Amino acid sequence: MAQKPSIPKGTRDFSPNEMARRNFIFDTIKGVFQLYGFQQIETPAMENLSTLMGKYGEEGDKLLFKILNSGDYLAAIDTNELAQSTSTKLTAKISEKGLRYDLTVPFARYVVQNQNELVFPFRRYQIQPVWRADRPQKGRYREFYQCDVDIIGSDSLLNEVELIQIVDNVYRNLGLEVILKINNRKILAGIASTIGEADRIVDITVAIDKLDKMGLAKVNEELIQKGVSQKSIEKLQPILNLSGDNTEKLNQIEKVIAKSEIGIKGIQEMRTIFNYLKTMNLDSEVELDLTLARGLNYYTGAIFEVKSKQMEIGSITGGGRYDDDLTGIFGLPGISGVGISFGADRIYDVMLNLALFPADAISAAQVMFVNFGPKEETYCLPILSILRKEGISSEIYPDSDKMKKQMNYANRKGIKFVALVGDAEIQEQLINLKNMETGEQQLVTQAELITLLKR
RNA sequence: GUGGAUGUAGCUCAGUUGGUUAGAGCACUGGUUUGUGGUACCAGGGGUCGUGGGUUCAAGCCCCAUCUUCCACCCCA
Repeated sequence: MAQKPSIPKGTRDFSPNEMARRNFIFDTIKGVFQLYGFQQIETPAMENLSTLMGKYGEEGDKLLFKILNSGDYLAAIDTNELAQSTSTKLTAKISEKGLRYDLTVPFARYVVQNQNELVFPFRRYQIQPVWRADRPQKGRYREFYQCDVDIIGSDSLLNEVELIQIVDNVYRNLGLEVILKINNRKILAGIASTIGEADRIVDITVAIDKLDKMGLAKVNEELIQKGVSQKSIEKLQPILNLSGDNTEKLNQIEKVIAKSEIGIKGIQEMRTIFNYLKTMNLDSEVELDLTLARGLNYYTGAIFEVKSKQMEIGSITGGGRYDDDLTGIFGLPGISGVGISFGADRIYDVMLNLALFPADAISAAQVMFVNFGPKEETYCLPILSILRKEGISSEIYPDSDKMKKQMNYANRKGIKFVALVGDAEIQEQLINLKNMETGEQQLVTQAELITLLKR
């Protein structure tokens, strides 16, 4: 019995046309990464759960796809245990591998494992799918690609600046208008300690992150719910109401958090970054956004987020500075890194929505030879070889079907030219070349065919 | 994980207060046209109505469960 085929929730197939467009994005991003001297690595789709767990916060652990152990994964568990165990306890026993959730944590693991072979500061990029057991919705998939660039083994803020330039460069090449928001975890820590809630930094930042989405009143409401005191919330208000350009905002916040050593350090970092940026001619707007928080636990310094100015879809790129926490967990402390991740699937959605893909981002052959029969086939095949040697993508229809069917095939695939070589053409040593867009036909020699198709 | 919508042909969707053999457009196959596609006309194939129960003389339509997709929340690329 034939069952209706389907694919898992939140996953997608990509058709030839979609792949051509996706590759346009990947190639653009890859080109920029290489231009800035980054080298590519790949890591396995699955990691040990011990590598993954606890790196993304409580929420992240829930969103990890876990892989059942091979063989009889229940053999070692007795029935009593099974009956009493919670599912969390049980998964630890029956699953020791999981699909990667992002590329940064596997990268940190890779760096620690290969520390003696790598040349630091290590600049790597990585373009691979990641998986999250999230509930899919607009712009959110369970399998999606991240394009990561990281520099690890250097504290220099020049690295942050490089990443900002990369963002600017990528989006310029893609033709997208974006706004790059930047903030600093140290400033957020400074704010939290200034208002007397140093240990609630996560709750506070998650709440104020929603400022532009829900408004001030709702943010305050959430803070109260999380148990932040009324007094602290009052102290927070001026911070949420900051205005002006980046320099003005920094000056204002500096006064508020002057007593926090870590906060001041964050402000200095931001000033340094903005000073570097002044000398550069960026297309994208770079905005200091003190409400930007980002959920991932491991960020310690600058944090970035990029949003499309042309479409509402959440962030299309994000990242930040992580200090020794990340590699430290794997046994290599004292190494700082900074990186960002481009969300290829969301970029695709934006570009499709705005019809920004170049017309030639399709993958069909440039010319198709109609198949008139065995004799004509034999005559066409050497011509086909020559075209291919010249780098002209070409194909011959495999069966001598009706013309209508063959023409229809070329038309539907978006093949620009059809070559008709039958008895008459063979006699004259010519090729009848038809332009499928204009309908025009002309008889040409082999040499002419090549020059025509090469342009 | 929470809430809301959805599911009928390969695709997009009609389908009356529950009532015979469930329809359309597009796509597909063949023909008008044996060397000319994208436009036109004619004909044809294709559906156990997401799945499993239930109510009823009778269910695509009503009830319950389950799954899918979509939207919002949480969180995130």
